[in-house]
Amino acid sequence: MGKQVITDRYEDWVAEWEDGLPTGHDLPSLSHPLIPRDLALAFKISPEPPYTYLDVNRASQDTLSSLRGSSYSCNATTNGCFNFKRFNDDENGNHRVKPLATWDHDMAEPESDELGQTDKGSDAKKSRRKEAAEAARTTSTENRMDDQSAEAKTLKRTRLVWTPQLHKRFVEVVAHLGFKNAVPKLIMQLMNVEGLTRENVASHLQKYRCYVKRMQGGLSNEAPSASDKLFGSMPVPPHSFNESSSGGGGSGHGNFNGVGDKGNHVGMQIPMPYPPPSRKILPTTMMGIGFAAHEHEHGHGKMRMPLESAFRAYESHSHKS
DNA sequence: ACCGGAATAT
DNA sequence: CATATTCCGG
Repeated sequence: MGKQVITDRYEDWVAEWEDGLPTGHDLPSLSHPLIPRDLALAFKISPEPPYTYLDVNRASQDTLSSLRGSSYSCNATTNGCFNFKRFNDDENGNHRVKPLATWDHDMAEPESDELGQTDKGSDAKKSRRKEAAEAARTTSTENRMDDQSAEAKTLKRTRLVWTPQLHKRFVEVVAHLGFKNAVPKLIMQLMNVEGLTRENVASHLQKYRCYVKRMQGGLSNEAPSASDKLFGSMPVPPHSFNESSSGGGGSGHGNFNGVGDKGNHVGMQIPMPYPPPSRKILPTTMMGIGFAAHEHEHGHGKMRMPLESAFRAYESHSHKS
């Protein structure tokens, strides 16, 4: 019974994630060649080999880097804070004092849910996703890889805020690796979030472990601490104690889920995919986005496709003393 | 070099 | 005060 509930919730969450996220149709697929074979042959262009997950992954990162580099620092007062989307500053027009608002904003669910969420059921879809502006073109070419990489390392990132989405990713990855194997570095790598440092993850992991411990500790209290808001809203990974990353040392796995599962034919396998970012990040929107396959079930096929998301945060504020 | 946990900062 | 960052020992 308990399981059912959990599963149910998962469904809910999945639905929620999908809500507002771009569908497969909205995003260009990276998996197929841009140039039709015929055309390519006609021009004697050697067809590119099929992309692998790693390739796509890499491309994704590159793209992010590019975006980051080409985005002109919006002459922020002190530094360049990316305003991914022209947020509604409407009213004032004054200084937008939204310091660490980076990733959070757009992804963070506004209101409504919270963790308690007693009422479910009716409600409505709050699909209010605004597509950002289209801009960002690789216009200028002042993309100095060196510069950005250097910046990336040197820049002082602002306090990272663990938005629900980010946390979700985190939990997914941790669950995927298995609690025991989940170490900061790996998590960081698998999350594949630009700008996320090992320290960030380590810190969060620390908290997360505490939380889990608390829960399993034997308190019948499910969500005692209101403090663990973030954590509380998320089910602790079902059983995250197994699953070893195939082989363990490599960073190139081919399969993540699906094959290794043993008799898991119950309703649905725990949806926790995510390792292989297969889609490219959005072209125009600079903010991180999650991607979820929107499949309209037809008979069978409950594959949960890749869920990719890229978040970033960081903003620079120089001043170190 | 990295992880885990406490201390410190925001 | 909660949460993220930094420091430090293993």
